[in-house]
Amino acid sequence: MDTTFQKGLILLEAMAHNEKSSGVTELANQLSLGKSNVHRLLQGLVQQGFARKEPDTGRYELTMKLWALGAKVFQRLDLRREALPFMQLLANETQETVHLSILEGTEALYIEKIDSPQPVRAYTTVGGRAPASCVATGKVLLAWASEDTIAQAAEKLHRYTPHSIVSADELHRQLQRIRTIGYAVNRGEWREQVVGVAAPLHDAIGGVIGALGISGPAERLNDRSISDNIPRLMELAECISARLGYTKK
Amino acid sequence: MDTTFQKGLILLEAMAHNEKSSGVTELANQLSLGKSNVHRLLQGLVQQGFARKEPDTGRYELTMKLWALGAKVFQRLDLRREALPFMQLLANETQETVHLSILEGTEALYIEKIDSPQPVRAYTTVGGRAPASCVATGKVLLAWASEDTIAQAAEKLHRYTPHSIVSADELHRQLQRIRTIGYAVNRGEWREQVVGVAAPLHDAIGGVIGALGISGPAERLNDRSISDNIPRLMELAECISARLGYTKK
DNA sequence: TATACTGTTCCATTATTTGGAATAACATTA
DNA sequence: TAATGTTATTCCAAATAATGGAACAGTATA
Repeated sequence: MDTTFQKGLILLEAMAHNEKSSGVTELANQLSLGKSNVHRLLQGLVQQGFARKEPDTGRYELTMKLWALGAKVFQRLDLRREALPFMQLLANETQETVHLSILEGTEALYIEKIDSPQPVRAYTTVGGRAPASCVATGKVLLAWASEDTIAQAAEKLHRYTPHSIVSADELHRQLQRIRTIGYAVNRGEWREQVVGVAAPLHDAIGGVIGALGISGPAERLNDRSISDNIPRLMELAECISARLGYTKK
Repeated sequence: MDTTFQKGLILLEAMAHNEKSSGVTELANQLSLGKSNVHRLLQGLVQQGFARKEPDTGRYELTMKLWALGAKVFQRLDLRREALPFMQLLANETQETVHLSILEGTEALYIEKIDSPQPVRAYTTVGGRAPASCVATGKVLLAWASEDTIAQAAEKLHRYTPHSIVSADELHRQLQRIRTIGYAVNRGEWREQVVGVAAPLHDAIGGVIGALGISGPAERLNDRSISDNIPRLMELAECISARLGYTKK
């Protein structure tokens, strides 16, 4: 069913992930497709302005069209615009890296961040993803997600580090607790030395549409330091929710 | 030749441009395609994670995947990172909107901007485009582009406003002058009431890879005000070029 | 209840993709 | 300069997948 289109999309994705420009045979091997097949797909991308052929090397690279379209989609989110000033505040006060995430499938998608000024920083990039069950913002998003989504996440648990949640029971227990206390903590469950805390962001209808979090190296963000930061984190998260039209019940 | 793929890409683009979610028939009419055709393409987008079906309305909307992939492509550009602090400076000093553009085809693509704090502002969005021959940053980019690109732009001249360049001769004459004086001016050639000035940004090899510009309403940015701002604009543009490894010959 | 929209499925016809092999265009090396 | 190992690109008959009209289903509207 429309296999050509799907192959093309997979090609597009592969090119976006490859660091530099891509050769035809290179892509063909990478995706286990025929050379002529890849070549024809590339012609399509070029004709539609998504890729261009480097005149010197004969290799292909993506243009900024993909980015421009992505930016269009992105613009529809007021979330980022409203959150940014408060993220700045939080960053200044905590001196740690601040993240803004939304849920996509069972992954937390980082849609904005402000890097810590300190030398040892987090590792994420805007546009990057992490399994929702393994990071603080992700757990918050999951805690208020549909039963269905939670079930999906529970099926994909994996021991990324010794601290990762690997049992569905444990996941459900933690999510329940997060709903009660209103925030989530991650202690090295995704990257061993990275710790984070996050709080939910509500929209006008009350649903959780995003999560605000801070994260940093385990040495700096110990239990004490986490506790110290939680009140302010939650306060600012509530400010953002308020700007999005949320009125606490 | 791979028509399915091309239709799919066109569909993707249409969905990105539509402000909100899109219905099947709506898209079918918009693109003059059959309903079943569009429906099947949408299935492909959904399967690859580029779109999702709204459970309540049955309509389709793009996910953030497009944006995430775009962000990947975008990250490869150091230009934006290096330019940003200088753009901030320029914005503070001039109190006008500051743009950073690159050339894509014969269009200027805005990859960053800082809005003027003044009530009457420019109209552009990051990710947006304008015909290169009609805006200041675009003219700069065109002035140092290949003969080929200039020729392409010369073929697409169009009277967007009474001040737009419409003759190839006039375009060549202006580009020649821009190469001489080192900056470009646009007086209402794209949007009637909007005026701009721009200067080139060079990379380590010396090629022009971007343009830095300021723009604002014609009433504020009169001839006098433009002249006043040019020295500082060029100075900061040179600072950025320097950070990119450019050493003035 | 009837009407007019949606999105979705079906399927024989038709047009397209496919992939291996030949070719062309380069670099790199002898 | 010639030979060699790379690329990207073109070709074409066989195989397959896309097409689009019509029927269906679900939902809001009059």
